[in-house]
Amino acid sequence: MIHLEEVAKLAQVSLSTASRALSKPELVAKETRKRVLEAARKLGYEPNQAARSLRQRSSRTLGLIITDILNPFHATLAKGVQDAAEKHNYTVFLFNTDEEPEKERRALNTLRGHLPKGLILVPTSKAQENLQLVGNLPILELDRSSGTPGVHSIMVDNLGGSKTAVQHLIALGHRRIGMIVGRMDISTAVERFQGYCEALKEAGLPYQEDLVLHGNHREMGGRIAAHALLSRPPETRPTALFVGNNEMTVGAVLSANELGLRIPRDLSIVGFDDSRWARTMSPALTVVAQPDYDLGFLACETLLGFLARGSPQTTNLRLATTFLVRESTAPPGGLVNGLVLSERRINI
Amino acid sequence: MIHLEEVAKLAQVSLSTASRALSKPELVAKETRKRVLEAARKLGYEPNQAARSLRQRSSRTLGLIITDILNPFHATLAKGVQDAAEKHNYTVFLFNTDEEPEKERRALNTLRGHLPKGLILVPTSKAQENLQLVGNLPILELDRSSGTPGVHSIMVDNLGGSKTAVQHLIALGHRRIGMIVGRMDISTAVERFQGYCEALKEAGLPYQEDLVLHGNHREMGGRIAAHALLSRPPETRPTALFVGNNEMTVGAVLSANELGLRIPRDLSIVGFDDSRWARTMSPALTVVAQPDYDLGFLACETLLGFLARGSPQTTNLRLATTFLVRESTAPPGGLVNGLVLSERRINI
DNA sequence: GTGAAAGCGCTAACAA
DNA sequence: TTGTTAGCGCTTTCAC
Repeated sequence: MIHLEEVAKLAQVSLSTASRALSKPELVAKETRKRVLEAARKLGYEPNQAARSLRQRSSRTLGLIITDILNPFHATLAKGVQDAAEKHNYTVFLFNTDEEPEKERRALNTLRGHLPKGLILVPTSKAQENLQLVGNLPILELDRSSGTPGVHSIMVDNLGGSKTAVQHLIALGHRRIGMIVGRMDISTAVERFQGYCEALKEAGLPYQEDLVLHGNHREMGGRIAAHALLSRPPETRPTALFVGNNEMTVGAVLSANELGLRIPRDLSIVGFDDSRWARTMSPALTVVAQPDYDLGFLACETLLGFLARGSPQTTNLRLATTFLVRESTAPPGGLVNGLVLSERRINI
Repeated sequence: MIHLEEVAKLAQVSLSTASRALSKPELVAKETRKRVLEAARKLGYEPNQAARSLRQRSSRTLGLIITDILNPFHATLAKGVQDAAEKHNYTVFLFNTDEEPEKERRALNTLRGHLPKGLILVPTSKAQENLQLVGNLPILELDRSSGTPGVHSIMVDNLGGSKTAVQHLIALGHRRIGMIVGRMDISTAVERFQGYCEALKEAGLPYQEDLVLHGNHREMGGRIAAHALLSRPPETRPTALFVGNNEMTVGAVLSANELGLRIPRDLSIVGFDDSRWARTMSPALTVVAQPDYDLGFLACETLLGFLARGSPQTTNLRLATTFLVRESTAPPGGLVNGLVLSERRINI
């Protein structure tokens, strides 16, 4: 490893001038700066971040904690965050909690030893408690909120997105609309459920408790919930299903197939989150799409903005969702203008 | 932040004893150690990693560089690596190169400032050159090899996996088997191509250059290549396609659909890499599956093993692939026992 | 605009 | 087994 001292020597300046030339260029004469930069380049100098962090009591790193790296939505969030961080010369520590508060706690502890400048996280259900660990680190919550006071957040309009989805189903003529909700200790699930309720209420439809089941945000959870809902007799079985996230939607579709229900003739489905899977499955899924990459990118830009300007007030942003009508929704019984839809033969 | 000094004070020992109690417990009397641990716990002490890294000239971190975090195969590799690292109390710096050598170079430079103990990477085409930057850091290449001497590697048996896939197609009766290969400056593409060639040769089938097209490992690349291959007249169009990775396979299937080719009646397809998409699409894809999570987990375990034991020789591991026959392959023309396959009506 | 010197929090000789 | 001390490589006062 090349040290700054060697760079200084080569540039014929003192150690402190060399340091300044690299970190505070405006404090150094143009000519000197040029010599130092040239020397650093020639030697392939890369600053020792440990030394720098120790001295500054902070490092040019950000923590990023997501709950499921295998979920494409979260992977995309991560990419957005990382791209923005790289743009500003920040390095990201990525942790994955698998939705387990204990892993979140460990991640936070590890993180604080690394003196990050800030933290972006998709909080687990115990985040409010866990976040005590990191003191007054600037924090931005992504995708959902833990309710911790003083943290910034950037989320989508879950309520509006859900409402639109359910209104679409109602407009198609559905009256028994089931929902597979996530865990109610997670804000997105609560908000999406609210959207469902509001849409029903505004349309004058009764809320039927037995049409709402909960899943754990994973494929299997959606599958189990959908199976329970869809294996009822046709008279009480929902004719449409609104599913609270991408993974559970996969499970719901698989379950419908197992039961021999044709989509959308026997069952309409709307999912939350778009994905390649949703786009290319047959029939293509009608979904509430989230601006996943932008959400991550903007989260990072926002947090870095706060770090730079040090604004004291906390910000809570909401991005809009986009409702994409594709092929998985139709009137109940597949009726279009009074005709039964022909069976779909689209491959894939 | 609580410092070690405060822990030492509370435990009534010197700073160095406190340090030893935490990092080298065997060098401290049982009773003393207990007191220190208790004090640390009580104060919520977390070591300052910057100070520790500076002093030890190395940090308990690993670098992980993958080429496409949005590709589920790579996301799974990353999860495997991270889980193993966490098990050993290591923290991972994750970088994403998007297959761009320049991003890889930047990642390596950033990384070396952080004094990692080791590096796991999926190399880009210019990795051999870029890896000069990090001196004699222990390195393990994952999934593919850059040919850099002295680095460990863990890959799958690409040649064997491909050969099995193509032999399967030949056994079904296919004679015009196309392949969509990746970039030939990446080792997996070369090896998978070799498997294809060997299978043809051993079956006494001629190698037809015009049946082999290249893609860039992304969906669009596969789509373009497949379109070129499949829009030929039926007499020269391949009756089966072997595609070199998961993303390109998606493109190939989409392209076949666009052209109105039914799978497997008009076209058999085998992909490399399994995925949920491959499992749930209709018809379900026949694939060469890789042990993705294990590959990542084992990569990390292997590298950490080397760090601990300091063995000098370089290791090159190969894991086996699994060939999964599903519904996307059939005899040419969809003949089974001399009968035309009935059209598939499976939804999804 | 530049240099000398102190010190960030920890670990690892060296002594006792 | 424990304490004392030096110093990792950098940034940042404070002088000049």
